Amino acid sequence: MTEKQEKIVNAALELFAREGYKATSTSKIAKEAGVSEGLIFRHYENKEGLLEAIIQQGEDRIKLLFADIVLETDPKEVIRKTIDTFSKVNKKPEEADFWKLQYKIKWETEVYGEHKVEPLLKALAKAFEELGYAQPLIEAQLLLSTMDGLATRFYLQKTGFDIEQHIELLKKKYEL
Amino acid sequence: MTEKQEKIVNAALELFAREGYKATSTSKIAKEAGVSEGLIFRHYENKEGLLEAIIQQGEDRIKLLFADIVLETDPKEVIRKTIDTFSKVNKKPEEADFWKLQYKIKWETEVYGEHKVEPLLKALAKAFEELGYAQPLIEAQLLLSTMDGLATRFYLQKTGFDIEQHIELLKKKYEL
DNA sequence: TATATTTGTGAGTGATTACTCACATTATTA
DNA sequence: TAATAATGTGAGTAATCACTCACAAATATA
Repeated sequence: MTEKQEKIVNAALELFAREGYKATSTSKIAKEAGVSEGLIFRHYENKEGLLEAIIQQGEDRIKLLFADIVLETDPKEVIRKTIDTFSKVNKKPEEADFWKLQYKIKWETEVYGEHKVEPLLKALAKAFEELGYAQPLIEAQLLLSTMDGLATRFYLQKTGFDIEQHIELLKKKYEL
Repeated sequence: MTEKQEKIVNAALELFAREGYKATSTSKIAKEAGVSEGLIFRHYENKEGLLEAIIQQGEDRIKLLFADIVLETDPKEVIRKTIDTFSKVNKKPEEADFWKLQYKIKWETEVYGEHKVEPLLKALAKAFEELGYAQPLIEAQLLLSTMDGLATRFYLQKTGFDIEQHIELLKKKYEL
């Protein structure tokens, strides 16, 4: 990736996250990145190609984030690390754009991208099973859904939504 | 509302829910509704005005849906009815567009619309308090977030996501 | 029935869109 | 150093955008 290519990706990420994919024009991206509009199409086939590159980056990042969780053997640690990773990630304001975009894209493209969390889901289900939960897979899906829902509120509710208390309550429920 | 005005609103609702607000042109709406494009702007000041009218409709509908829950006195019934109402609503395929749009708009406009669920939240918090839960408000928010998250998966996950099992599990957790 | 008001049409508007292309500059290789 | 390739520019393009407006039809009111 050249220097200007990175500027394009960063500008696009920020604008897509803030205004949405469709609402962000390639000319706006070029201006924000400080490059000519044509350069975008030299590096990416079209606007959608740029989005896909950003999505791919996101996928790699998510995989990396979950890498050590899926290797964890202690079931309670799997659940605790899942919740903590989620909590930690949302507290980094410099990464807010990135994560907001992940959620925003889901609704704009109508692709949930289940495969991205598949390994984590499997690890969680196994953990719940070992802990004797009756329906480990449903239990795992419910936990991921809850975190999805918390993130929705966190990113969209203007008035400071303190996620910390919810995290603590969640942990209590799983006896962590 | 004239007959053609209703056709406009219905077409817009369907297209906004399917393609998104920004991605839906007024000409597409007019064609889908079988009216002239100019008529849209006779009835609504602009495209955004049409969206707001649809959102307002949604708000009325949500209020109606929760009306009897907030009047309920038995705390367990409040929680049970909240979960059941949510479950029932998502099972009606003819209303899928409507609810999908509610979620989609949240992310496209970045307005969570907390005031819409405020009465329900208050009722839930009161119910949890009466049942002796330590943090009734957080508990109520967590339940609503979980349902938000389940809806996200339900509407975006192509491969039949069976929400019923999650609903049952949720009920068990609240001893309903 | 005569008049006024509302509802509806569709061609036309300037602005913006994603994308192209001929050309210029910089970096790499022989 | 000379040639080749990669990177970058910005004016230009057809298509589409939200929106306007002069006018016609239908409806309500007197």
